[in-house]
Amino acid sequence: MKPKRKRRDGIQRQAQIMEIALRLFAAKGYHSTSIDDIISEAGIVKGTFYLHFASKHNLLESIIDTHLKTLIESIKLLDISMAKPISEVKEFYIQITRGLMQNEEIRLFVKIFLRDAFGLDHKLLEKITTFFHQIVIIISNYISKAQADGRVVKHIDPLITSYSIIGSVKEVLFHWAVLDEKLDIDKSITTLLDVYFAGMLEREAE
Amino acid sequence: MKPKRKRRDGIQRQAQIMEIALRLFAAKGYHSTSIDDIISEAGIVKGTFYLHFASKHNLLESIIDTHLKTLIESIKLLDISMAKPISEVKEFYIQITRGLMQNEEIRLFVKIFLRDAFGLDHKLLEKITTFFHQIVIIISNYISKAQADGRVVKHIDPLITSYSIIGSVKEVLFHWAVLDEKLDIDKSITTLLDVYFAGMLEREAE
Amino acid sequence: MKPKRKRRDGIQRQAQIMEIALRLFAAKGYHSTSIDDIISEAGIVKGTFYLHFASKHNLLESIIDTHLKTLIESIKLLDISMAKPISEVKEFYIQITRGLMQNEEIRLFVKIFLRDAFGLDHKLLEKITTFFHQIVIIISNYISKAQADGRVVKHIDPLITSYSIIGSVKEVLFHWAVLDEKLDIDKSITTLLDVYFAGMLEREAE
Amino acid sequence: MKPKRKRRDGIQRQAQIMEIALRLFAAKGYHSTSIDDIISEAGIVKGTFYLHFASKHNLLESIIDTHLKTLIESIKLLDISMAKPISEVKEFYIQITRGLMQNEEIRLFVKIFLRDAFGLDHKLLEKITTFFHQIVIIISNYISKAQADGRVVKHIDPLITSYSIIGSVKEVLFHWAVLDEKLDIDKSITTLLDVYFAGMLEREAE
DNA sequence: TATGAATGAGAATTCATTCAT
DNA sequence: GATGAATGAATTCTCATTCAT
Repeated sequence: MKPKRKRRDGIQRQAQIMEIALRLFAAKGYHSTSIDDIISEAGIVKGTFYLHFASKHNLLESIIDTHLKTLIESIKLLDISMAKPISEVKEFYIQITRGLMQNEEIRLFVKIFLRDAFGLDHKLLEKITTFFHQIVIIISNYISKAQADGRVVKHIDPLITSYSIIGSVKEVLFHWAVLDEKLDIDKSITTLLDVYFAGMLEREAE
Repeated sequence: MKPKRKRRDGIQRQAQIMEIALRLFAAKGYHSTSIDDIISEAGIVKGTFYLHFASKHNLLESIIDTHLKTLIESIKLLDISMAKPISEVKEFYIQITRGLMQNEEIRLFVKIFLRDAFGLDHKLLEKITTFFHQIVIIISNYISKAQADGRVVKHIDPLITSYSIIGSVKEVLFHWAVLDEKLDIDKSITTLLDVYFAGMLEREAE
Repeated sequence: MKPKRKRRDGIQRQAQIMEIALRLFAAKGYHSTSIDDIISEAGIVKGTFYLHFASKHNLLESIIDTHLKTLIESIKLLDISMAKPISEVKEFYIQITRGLMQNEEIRLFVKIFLRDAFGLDHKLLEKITTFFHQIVIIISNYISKAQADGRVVKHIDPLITSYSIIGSVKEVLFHWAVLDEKLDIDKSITTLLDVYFAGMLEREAE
Repeated sequence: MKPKRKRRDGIQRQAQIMEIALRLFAAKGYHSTSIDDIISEAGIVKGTFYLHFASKHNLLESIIDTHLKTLIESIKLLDISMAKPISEVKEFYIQITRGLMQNEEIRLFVKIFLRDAFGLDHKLLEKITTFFHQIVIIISNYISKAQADGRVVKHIDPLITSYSIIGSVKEVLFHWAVLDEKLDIDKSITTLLDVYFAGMLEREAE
């Protein structure tokens, strides 16, 4: 008796494979996850995999493209928020962060991409670098504008400051997504905003 | 005529292999660098490699151990500096950073370790995590103490702030070591210190 | 023009590889037979081999499992025969021995396992030891029972006698399977049975 | 400071290496023991090893030659004993067996040679086969002579009977040397002699 | 769409042996 | 006699990809 062929809609199967691969890449890393791992989890065979994806690399690319889109949507919100007063901004960040972090797939994706991104080829590295660069530009522009408006001190370099902010966020995400530590979102965002906006030093008595 | 055997002192050869591997790992990543790549660069054969290192992984470990030692020395200086006034600290950081960054091997090592570290096994990941954790603890303790002394505002969380600082530094290093961007050390350090100590916001007129 | 892919049913190929390996292991020993030897004989490439067997060791295990099963079937017959009168037993042994010995694969298998068995790992050694132990137990029980019935002299140790019998059989098999000497089955079995049952000594005149 | 060279008399060193190799071969098998294992145990380096033995194989050969000589001496005693009455023979066997078995090196050698002998090359296999063949011939001749004298029944085949005896002895030795089981020498020899001489069957009442 | 046997180019590792010092 | 760095062929195993059915 031949094994039954489980026919599925192409898109459905593709989504299924991507979801499984996302989990496996996050758990073991891209290099340590083999096609065999993926197909055996998916209950399909080699041939079927290559029916849907041209290569393992192409699968990763698809995953990155898909989830990067979600994140890029979030950045747009970020951009809009920049005009608002600080107290509102804080609340706003907490809301969207909470939204993203409830999404398990996002966590897995962040994990892959903080973990494996840089062992990968130039093309993918560029996609990710570009994504972060967009954020850096948004932040940097905001800082420059705020400097012009006199709301932000003029002697700090907007670009370096932006990198610094991105780095801080990545690090906190890293502890959450990769090292699986608990993350107190409210406290984390509050602390980062407080430090960046007001600094650590006690104001001297006037 | 066969090429002669090039005899060397064992330690010398070991150092040579490590140096070549450091360069290759930094350039192509650990996984994408084969033993063949290393030995052909070193002008030796497989057997010679395994005479000096038990495995590819052991080679990486040796590299990490060696360079981590240098970095750990730098942390100790960091710890000492914590007691000094800010203006001196700034100058001090600029000095040791400049020292480290003139060392090409350090740059390559930082590259490997910001790039590949997390695709690696538990043992190595732990070594690196431990290293960063030491720094986090130093900074965190410093912040706590400064809060007790009334020099630093009490409402920020020392640990999250420390992660933030580490993240900022990593990110700047990442642009320097991995993305090969130029790094203006003075400006970078000054900016980071200014932002962290005084914040971005313009003090309202008193 | 590349040679075509010779597609086969998985089970067929597996059987083919096992049969070739059996021959090669018997001829050169397990350690001296390389995967390359096997695949070049089979007309396949490395990958194909590992498609069917997880490792060289796993291949050996499969071979041992398969043939041990045949031998274990024979033991069961042995057990049944124990109740019969000696003259019938003799005829019976000759029949099943003749059956086994006409099977070339059995000869090769016996060769491997008298030759290589003890250079192997614990797991396999145990399988084989267990097999022989089963026989020893059957024989030993038989002797004990016969002693109780007064058919066998009481002063001989059943276990040592069983080992002795097994050893005799192994030695004869060794000359047949490993040293490729001709074996006169009738004469061998008759001699062994006569010696063990009646001993070598001439009965003194009564 | 150079490591000191431990000079030794050539013969002494050779004996030391052989003794260590004997132990290692017995413990792990010939194939699984590397030159490195041997030299690190002996506290010498590669070059020194090859100063004393032309190859790993040659080392094994030397070991076999040396110990086979001891065993061959024992066979000669065996030959002489054949003329004596059975009761004396039994005592005699027990004495020489006890002597051999108190010698740890003999046990290790027996282990190697029951375990590895047949995975080896033709030349060594032949040496060992020849050794056993000598014993077989001695026994076989003795049986023939005893048959002519009317002391042994005429219908058993002397050669097959000799193989049977050798096999029994090997098997008992195997349990002692390879499987490390305790061996009750008196009981073993007594049982074997009783079985072979008088058989297992109870004499029917006359 | 689906199957799964077959491919083949590596990859890491082992180890007996050689030889310059 | 002694050292130990160097050799290099051999060996096992991996895995992304292809293709006949």
